[in-house]
Amino acid sequence: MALPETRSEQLARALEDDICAGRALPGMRLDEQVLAQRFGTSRTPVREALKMLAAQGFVEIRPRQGAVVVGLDVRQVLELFEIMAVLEGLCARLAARRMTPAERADLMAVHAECQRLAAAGDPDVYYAMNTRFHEVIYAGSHNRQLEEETRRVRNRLSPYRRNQLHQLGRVAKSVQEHDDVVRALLEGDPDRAESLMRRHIGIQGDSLSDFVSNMSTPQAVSSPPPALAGTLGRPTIVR
Amino acid sequence: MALPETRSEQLARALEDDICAGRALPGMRLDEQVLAQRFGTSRTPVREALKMLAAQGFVEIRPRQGAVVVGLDVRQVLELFEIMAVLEGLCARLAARRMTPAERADLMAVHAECQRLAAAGDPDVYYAMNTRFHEVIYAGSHNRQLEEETRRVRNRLSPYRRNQLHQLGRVAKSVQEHDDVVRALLEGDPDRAESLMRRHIGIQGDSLSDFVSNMSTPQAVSSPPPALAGTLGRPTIVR
DNA sequence: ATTGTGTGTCTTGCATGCATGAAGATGACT
DNA sequence: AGTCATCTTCATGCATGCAAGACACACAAT
Repeated sequence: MALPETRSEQLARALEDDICAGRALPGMRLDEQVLAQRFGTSRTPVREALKMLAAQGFVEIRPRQGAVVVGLDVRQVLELFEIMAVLEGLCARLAARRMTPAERADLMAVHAECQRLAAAGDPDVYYAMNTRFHEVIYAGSHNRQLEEETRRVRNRLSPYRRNQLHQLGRVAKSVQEHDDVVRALLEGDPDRAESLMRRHIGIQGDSLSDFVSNMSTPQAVSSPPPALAGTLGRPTIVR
Repeated sequence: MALPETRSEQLARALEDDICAGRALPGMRLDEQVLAQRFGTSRTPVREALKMLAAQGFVEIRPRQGAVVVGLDVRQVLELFEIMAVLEGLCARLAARRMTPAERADLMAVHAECQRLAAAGDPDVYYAMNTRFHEVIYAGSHNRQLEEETRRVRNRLSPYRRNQLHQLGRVAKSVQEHDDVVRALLEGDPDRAESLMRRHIGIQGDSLSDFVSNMSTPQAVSSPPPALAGTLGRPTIVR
């Protein structure tokens, strides 16, 4: 019984995915007509999708000026990380008390995979498994609203996290921090799980300056890669 | 230079306000045509507004079946309270370190007003000032994203909080907890401010069962007040 | 060279039209 | 009476049409 999905929802998901995956860079113009053609619909569902994304903070619609992928400056990214840290921290806290045995087993399995891939050394492959690791903990919170909320913030940040793991030694550190979190979770220690997770997500001390200096911009400064210019929309200068 | 606001944005704000203020009860049907007439527009901006509200979790759009104000069950409300507690906690933590002298003065002033109104005894009047108290702390976090996010969760919960303060002794307890938070904030103690705020928002122990037993329903069970039935949309049974 | 003005073009915002599918009503049958 | 099937009605989802506002370019003036 495939629940029916309207075009506007499909478009919203597709566009959100483009943004999260970095195919649509911050600052990129999202032209209604172009998108309509690309997806083979009229402008109406495109507009509705853009409105939804705007309501969630993924795009910005300036009246009469069209929609652009939201570009976050350093400050805003750090603000979102502060939020992310407490949300993931809460996930961990709740998960420590609520995960079922099956979920705990799952967590251990995914964690083991993370360790394996970390040793293998490809940051991008690790990135995917890292995401799954966190997802397991979201689910372990047994709090759907929290799960959705956390994922939404995570998605909003994703364009800016892409390269985080490419930093030297970052993967190793990440997996070590996971290990500590897992231990606290399996021991059922909510306080420690929360505080370790907050530290894992939070950007402090050296990590902060590292992150800031590395982040600069996926911000499509003047024009995005030509390959995408035609497919997603017409690029414009970010003001 | 009044920034131009599109009809769909106006409608979205108006509808969100109706929901938060309890004029549109959970489960109430939001008929596009009725709303269009009520606001003197065509269905298009109404639809766009509904999509935005749906993206933020205020309404639910079932394909081909129209939009209804989201009705949260007890479980979902508790889930949101868990989120609310950490978000407000973070606000308090950050505010403890970041509030300017002017903001601190503001906080004290509002708190004093709260104390005065609490003594006066009208829960509804206190409710308004209580909201302002929390808003001051949101702003004090100096984190815009957090401010917005927290406000959004608060708004989603507002239909269910309306009567919380009507509970005997609840106002007095609330203002006392505020007092503790204010002290921690003014002393610049982030840890204490956060944990006190979390406890203030969180529903634990007796408060939990009190809340649950009192909450039961804004859920528009069968039909909302007739006065509103015509103005907001046609009521239907919640399935 | 830079700034201001006018015009043309184009996109957005909203209104309207139409087909699809859902809810409700009617009626037949058990 | 109760249950099921068909039909009617109507709201939604999407396409299209049109006016208003924004951008870009050209040109004039300082």
